[in-house]
Amino acid sequence: MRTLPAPMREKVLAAADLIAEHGLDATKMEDIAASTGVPKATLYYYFEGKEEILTFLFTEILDEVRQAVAGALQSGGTAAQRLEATIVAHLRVFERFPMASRALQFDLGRAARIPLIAERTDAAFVNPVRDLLVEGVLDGSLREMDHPTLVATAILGAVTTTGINALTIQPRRQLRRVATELVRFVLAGVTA
Amino acid sequence: MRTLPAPMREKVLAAADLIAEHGLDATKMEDIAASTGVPKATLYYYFEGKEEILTFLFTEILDEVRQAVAGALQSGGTAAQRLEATIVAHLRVFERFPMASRALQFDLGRAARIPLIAERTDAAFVNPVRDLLVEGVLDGSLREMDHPTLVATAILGAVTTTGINALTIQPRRQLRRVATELVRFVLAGVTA
Amino acid sequence: MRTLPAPMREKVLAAADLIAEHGLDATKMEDIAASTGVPKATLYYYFEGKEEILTFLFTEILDEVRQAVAGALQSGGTAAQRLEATIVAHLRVFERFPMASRALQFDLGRAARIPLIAERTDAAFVNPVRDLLVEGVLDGSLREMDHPTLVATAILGAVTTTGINALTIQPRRQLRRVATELVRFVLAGVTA
Amino acid sequence: MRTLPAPMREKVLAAADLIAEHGLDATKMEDIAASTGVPKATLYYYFEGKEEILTFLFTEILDEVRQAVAGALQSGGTAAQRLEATIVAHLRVFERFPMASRALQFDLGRAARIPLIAERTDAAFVNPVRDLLVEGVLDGSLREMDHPTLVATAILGAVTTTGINALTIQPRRQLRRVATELVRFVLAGVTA
DNA sequence: CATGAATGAGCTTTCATTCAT
DNA sequence: CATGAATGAAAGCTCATTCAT
Repeated sequence: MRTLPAPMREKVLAAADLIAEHGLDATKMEDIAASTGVPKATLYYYFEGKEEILTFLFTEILDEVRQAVAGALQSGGTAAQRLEATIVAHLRVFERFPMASRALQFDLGRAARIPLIAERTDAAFVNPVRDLLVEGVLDGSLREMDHPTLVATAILGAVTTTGINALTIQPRRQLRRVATELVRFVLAGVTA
Repeated sequence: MRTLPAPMREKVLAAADLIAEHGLDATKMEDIAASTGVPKATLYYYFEGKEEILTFLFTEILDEVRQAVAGALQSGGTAAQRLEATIVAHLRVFERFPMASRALQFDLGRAARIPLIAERTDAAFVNPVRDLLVEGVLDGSLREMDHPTLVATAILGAVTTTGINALTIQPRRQLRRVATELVRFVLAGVTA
Repeated sequence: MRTLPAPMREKVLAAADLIAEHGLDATKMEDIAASTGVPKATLYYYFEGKEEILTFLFTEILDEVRQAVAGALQSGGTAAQRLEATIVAHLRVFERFPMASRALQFDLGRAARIPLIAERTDAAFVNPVRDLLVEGVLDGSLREMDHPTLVATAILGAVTTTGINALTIQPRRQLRRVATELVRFVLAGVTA
Repeated sequence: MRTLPAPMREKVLAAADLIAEHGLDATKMEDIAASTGVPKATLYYYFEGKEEILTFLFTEILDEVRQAVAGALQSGGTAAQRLEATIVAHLRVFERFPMASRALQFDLGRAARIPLIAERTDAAFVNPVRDLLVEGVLDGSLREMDHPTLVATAILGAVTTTGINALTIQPRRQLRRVATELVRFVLAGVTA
């Protein structure tokens, strides 16, 4: 993959809409070319192939998530407070890149089979959150857990599923309410 | 879709492995035919097309989930106890049909665009769990929630993501441990 | 081809409509089965294959033409008068079996490649008319011709093309007017 | 349909032979590709589908007819003389493009269902000849007719049927004789 | 006699990809 | 650098036909 000129980068990012709507396999290079205005052959000049476009898109999103999460982790307060900030930050990425997020979620199977993507998912969310959970035990703000990685995965599942659902169905303004309810669920569960 | 004779049903269900491994789009009808021993034309005699095979597979899984969840809901005890049973029951479906469950999760985007599947997901898990959450408030075993549907969705996300992860990576025996940790997370969250 | 029971014969003749509308190749056995109510396998019990159905249909029509023409030829009068009767009789077959006639005309290429059909076309119209033209020279009612077969073919072309056109586009009542104009053309040409 | 480069145009026109021999439906894209040397995918790059190739072929022929007829109409003399020239010109097109003409005649049904073809047939032959017939009444060279369009259609039928017959069966040199006999038939009919 | 079930053998069409310019 | 033109390599789907009952 060659370095993309900025305008090209923007145009290709816009292809996320197409992919989110139809899935990668149902999205033809022809469609991407038509929708971005970038000729097919030019896309091939910059990308190795269709899959690399998907990888590019997903890498971008995961990098956003990574940065957002990293930022939240550096905010002050207890681990619990930072976990809350992390979840909110994650949801904000969904808010900023709704279609690309949706594409990532919907082409999950494909994504999971691309090693680079799997690694980055862990690096962006699972590992930092797992570390945070462990920290929280130490600072006393979180309870002990036998399998913190598993819990971090569960949190990832809860956040993404709910986030995508909210994005797809609900108007954006509601993201706040979603965040509040979700954070409460993650922190306190559902028991009275 | 024509009514499937029992042996055919079995053979087609076995195709889930293929799909789980490669994703529906990368799985050719040729492959399904070869792997099941059912001639391509015969598959087309029973199914309208490739997508209908996916729908059939997913419908079967979701029906298992529905039954499992329905059974758990009828077990005795408080809402909290039944929620626990529900989660365990859901994970057991993953244990019994690992590949089909994985296929469903991995072809999520495809599935989400098939209305029948979306409906059945809600009917099988989200709605019953939402109702259970509401009941739990009444019987005092669960806390109040502003958006029980959202929480039910979050639980679904946590269970499936964790379940698939456990299935894909871990040996089965561990499902018990996964269940225990997951139930604790859902019921009590992560706060100390 | 087995002998058809009368009700079957009727049903299959009705398939002419389908074939006239879409052409034989675009008409599937499935369609014929659906439209006639005769199961596909039963059609195969009576006919050797799809082409034989076409042959049956066309043979029936050509037999009607043959009979009609033969009848007209036996009517009294000069050769010119009998030629007129022949043309009118031919047009009446179009009137009685519009769709089958149209099917025959439209699947002309196919028909011409089936030897049986080619023979019968000649036997039904071209040869009798050629003979009539020769007779006409003898009885003085018709002019001499160098190539009576060629002229008979030209008459066939004029009658069928005009007849099909009239059938397809115009209401039936007009067939009289068509006949009058056509007979005048054939007998007297267009010169003043 | 994309604009065809000249060499491509030639190659595709040569496909008429194949189609004339077997009919469009029996002619596989594979065959056309093999016979023209143009890869299947390239054919699809230029044409929308198989039918569009047929349309292209027929349109070309009809355009030849149109030009030939138009030229004949502009020749000097009475309407009767120009009608004669028209028929001869029409037959010459058969002589120059025997296979394509035959294909058109044999896939008549297909052609008749393509509106573009129907229109062009009228534009190329029926309408000009009808106008000529009307003119002929005025200049006194032709008799009055109640339905000149019908007579023009009859002439078209006589010419094409006879022309195709002559092409298919007879050696070419004979076209002159065919023309002479046919012109006499159209102008003077068969009455003594 | 009739027919529901099953399938072999293709065919059209699609599309990612290439490459000369 | 960018791209219009061209194509190799499938793949989904169709349908005439068969045959056990």
